[in-house]
Amino acid sequence: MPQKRQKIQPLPSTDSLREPRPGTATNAGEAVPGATQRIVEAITTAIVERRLMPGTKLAEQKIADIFQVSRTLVRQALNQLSRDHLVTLEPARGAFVATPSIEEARQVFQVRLMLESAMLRQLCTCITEPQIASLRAHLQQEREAVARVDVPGRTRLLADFHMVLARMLGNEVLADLLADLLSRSSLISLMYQSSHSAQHSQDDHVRLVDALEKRDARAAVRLMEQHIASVERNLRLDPKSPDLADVLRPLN
Amino acid sequence: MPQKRQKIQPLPSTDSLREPRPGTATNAGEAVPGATQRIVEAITTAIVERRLMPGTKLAEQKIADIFQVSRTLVRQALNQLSRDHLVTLEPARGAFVATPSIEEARQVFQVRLMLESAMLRQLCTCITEPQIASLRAHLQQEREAVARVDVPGRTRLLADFHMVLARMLGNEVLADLLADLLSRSSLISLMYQSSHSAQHSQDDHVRLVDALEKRDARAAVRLMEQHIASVERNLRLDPKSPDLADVLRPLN
DNA sequence: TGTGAAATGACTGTATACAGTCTGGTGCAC
DNA sequence: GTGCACCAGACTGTATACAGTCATTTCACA
Repeated sequence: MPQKRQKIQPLPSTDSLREPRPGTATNAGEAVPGATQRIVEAITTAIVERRLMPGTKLAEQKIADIFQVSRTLVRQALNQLSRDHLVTLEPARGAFVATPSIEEARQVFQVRLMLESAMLRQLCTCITEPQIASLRAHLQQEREAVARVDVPGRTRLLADFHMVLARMLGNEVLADLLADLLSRSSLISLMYQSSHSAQHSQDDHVRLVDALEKRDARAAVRLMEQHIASVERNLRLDPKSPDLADVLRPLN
Repeated sequence: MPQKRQKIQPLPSTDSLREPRPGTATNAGEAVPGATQRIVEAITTAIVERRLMPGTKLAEQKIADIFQVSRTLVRQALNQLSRDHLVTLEPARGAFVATPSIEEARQVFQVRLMLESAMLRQLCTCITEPQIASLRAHLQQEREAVARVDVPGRTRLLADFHMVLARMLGNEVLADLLADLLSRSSLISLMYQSSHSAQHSQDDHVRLVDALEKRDARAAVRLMEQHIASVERNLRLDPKSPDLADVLRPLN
């Protein structure tokens, strides 16, 4: 095995990228993800957990050194990430963590509202008791994460709530689309320093499940509208961060 | 310029891929698309215009020879196309034109219905007179294409109608999502030999614009539901083609 | 003659090499 | 002292080389 294990020096800005378990041999528990997919997931979680700030440059060779692979696989990963709208590729300049504009943010939330409203209307007609029970279980997990101030955990769980709803329709296409929109929403929230409290979101989710249990489509849709509108409204309150981020971008 | 112009022999199954204008030097009219994007567009149109049938193998080297580039760019293009769900990548086997299942088709149409219904409701509240006029102009183009039995043209125009609606909301995110769903719909329609007549679709579009002009959201949504349901219904009538395509796949 | 296993050919997966482009710095001219 | 041009370094874009895998064919043996 001729893997030359060259030392990994502390990188200035992208050192938050690191293999989850570089020691355990070929994590046998899961299906082998392939090197490219591993890089995609590492960068995705790094962005969503705000260890990589918007505008950060993602140099191919540095990432290749970190993951001990060639630039080829890194390029594939960055291409995938650009399709997910998490990084932007500037020709002959490189890859950067995406800095979604306020306009783009507005559009993402508008589409989410369209999709999730329709989703709820449909769910009200076909949701089963066991499904509601599993939603309640998810709400309990959210509550615990909020209580113990587990920021990455609660962020993931609050987004997963929407994914759980989507998957209940058994529509994989819908789930994929929503997953894309949700990761973009995460990036937007962290970029604009959302003042929307996790507790508030959690309360919204509880009320939403209540409406679903009563099969009250009108109420459910109205709650979702208020939920998303509230998240969106709390973004615009501080339009200083985006400019600040833009100004800081060339520094990295 | 050491470009060795090796002869392009008639390929057995992928000869429908050919550069649009290999003679004209660097089409100066448009912005340079980049080699990868050119390949993506060529394959996309070849699939949508049903010159490449579902299940066809897309060998990297053959495509590279056709476009006079290296496999690197072809691989990038195939990766993009797989993200568009137009080709499927089987590990260590190669790329094939996608063969969407009936279940996937059902899901695509369901999501389209969700998105386009919400779209219409919104449009009824904000559409302007000039926009309705441009819709009428588009309908006229459709009518002419149907009349002259211009199959590729009418297919494109009938799909573009939905894109025109999406773009009228000024929401680029929505437009991108719908573009993906529409190209998948095209693939589905040709794969299952849709018996849905172009004339029927065209009539539906006319009625839809009428409802939009009257700002009648209920009618518009109902028409869209009927339109998509009718397209979907006509697919299931002949569930023999998919099996046939599956059987033929190993032959190519 | 039919079945199975090994070999061969073609193709994909990954790494590396080379060319082109952008960025940052230095020095000269004004 | 300021501004512009030129140069060096680093990085991205593309091509090519090599290794690994899959499919097919052929040959041996029952």
